[in-house]
Amino acid sequence: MTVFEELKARGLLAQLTDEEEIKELINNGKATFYIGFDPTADSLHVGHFMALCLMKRLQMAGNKPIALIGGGTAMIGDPSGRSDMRTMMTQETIQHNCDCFKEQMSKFIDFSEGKAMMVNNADWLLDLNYIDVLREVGAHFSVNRMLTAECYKQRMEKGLSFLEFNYMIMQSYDFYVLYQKYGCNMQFGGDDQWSNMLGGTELIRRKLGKDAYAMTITLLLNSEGKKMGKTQKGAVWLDPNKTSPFEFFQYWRNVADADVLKCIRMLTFLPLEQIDEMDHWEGSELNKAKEILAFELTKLVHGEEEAKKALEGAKALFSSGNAEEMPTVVLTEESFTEGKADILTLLTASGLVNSRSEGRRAVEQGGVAVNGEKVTDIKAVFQKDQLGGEGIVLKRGKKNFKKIIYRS
RNA sequence: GGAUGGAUUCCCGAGUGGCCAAAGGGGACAGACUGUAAAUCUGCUGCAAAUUGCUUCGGUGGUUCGAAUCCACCUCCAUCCA
Repeated sequence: MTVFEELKARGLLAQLTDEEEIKELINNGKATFYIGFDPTADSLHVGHFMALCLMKRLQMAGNKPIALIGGGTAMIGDPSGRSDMRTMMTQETIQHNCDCFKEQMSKFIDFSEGKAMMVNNADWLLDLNYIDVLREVGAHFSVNRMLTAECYKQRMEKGLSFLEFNYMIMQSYDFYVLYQKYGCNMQFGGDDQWSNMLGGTELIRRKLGKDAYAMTITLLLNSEGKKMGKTQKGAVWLDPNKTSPFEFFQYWRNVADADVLKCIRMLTFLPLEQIDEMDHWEGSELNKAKEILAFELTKLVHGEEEAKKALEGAKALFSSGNAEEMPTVVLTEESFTEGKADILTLLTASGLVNSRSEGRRAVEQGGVAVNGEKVTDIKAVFQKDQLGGEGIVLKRGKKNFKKIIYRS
């Protein structure tokens, strides 16, 4: 099976400028392609992960990837698909984020000599001269056409600043620069990037009379049409300090039935035959598929050892309510008054609730348990020595567990 | 620069002097049912020493016994005109 067929079978391909030509190039390892990552946070997330996997797949087929970090474009902020302007980031923050991105990416992609490259568009965007850009690049863009682009649709109602309007032009310019510098003839990206990417192919055609290609990967949406990899608390990060391997595992363990197979297909490297097999699974059997999904992904992102720990931990926790591997909170003297701490203090100190009021509600609604026993009294008190040794397992709701230990 | 409309809690959105911690919906959270899923039903959704107290309706000042609500100035946003 060729790379192209595989990508297609996994449902990764969304839009392509020229299917035949792209197929030809990537199947024969003749593509030098780039994917841009704007450093808008200090860690990569699931969306980036898909792009990195695509890079990896194509690299394995002999193509040469360029990972572009958007140190320059992050100064502008991509308005695509957003209803509000992004908060502007300081140069220091962007630089910090760039460094974090670099480090994380190196874990997934082999950047050794000749295999792949990493560049930062700050290197050429920051020193541009305004008038030159307007004459050289701006002259090739039609405002009328840009305004009809899908990515600005949402912003036509709420307003679009001139700053953000220029994002497409900067991204197009990136492609143009990479084409000339490194012979980069393709750009890949998320489907929300389509208009921005077309800007680049067009600029190259107009300026150089050459063909370049663009291809987008399907955005990972759940059955409700929302982007996956987002929780109430924010994104699911790849950085273990921001999203622990256990939390990461649990996120995928809990996806909806309707989404499991799609996720396995798009995100894991499991052979397609094996996935097709699972496609017939129904009902509670799908639970097994979720476990596979969660394990495979945790393995890819955090390594096999962490994945095993998360799997074992989750199994133990959900069957017996106890486990070795569990997020643990160590309490200090401050949490106690006269050697005692009440249930609300334990809940807030463990981070299971955000305020004592919230904790009170949780207890009143029967959502709190200690060592498997429901706590119904908001005044329940625990002695220091109850929390020594193994400590206690505090549970809020069905899926939130913390081990609480006191150490003097 | 001018005219008009607007800013309310996580989001949408009602409220135009006391009955307002603020209707309704969405989301989130918790309970029941389940399979760590979905759907459904119920509860809940500012903070706290909790039948009470405190802080909140873009910002600052003012009027008033009392302001999300009235007045002044300011900031930001949208639409139309230039």
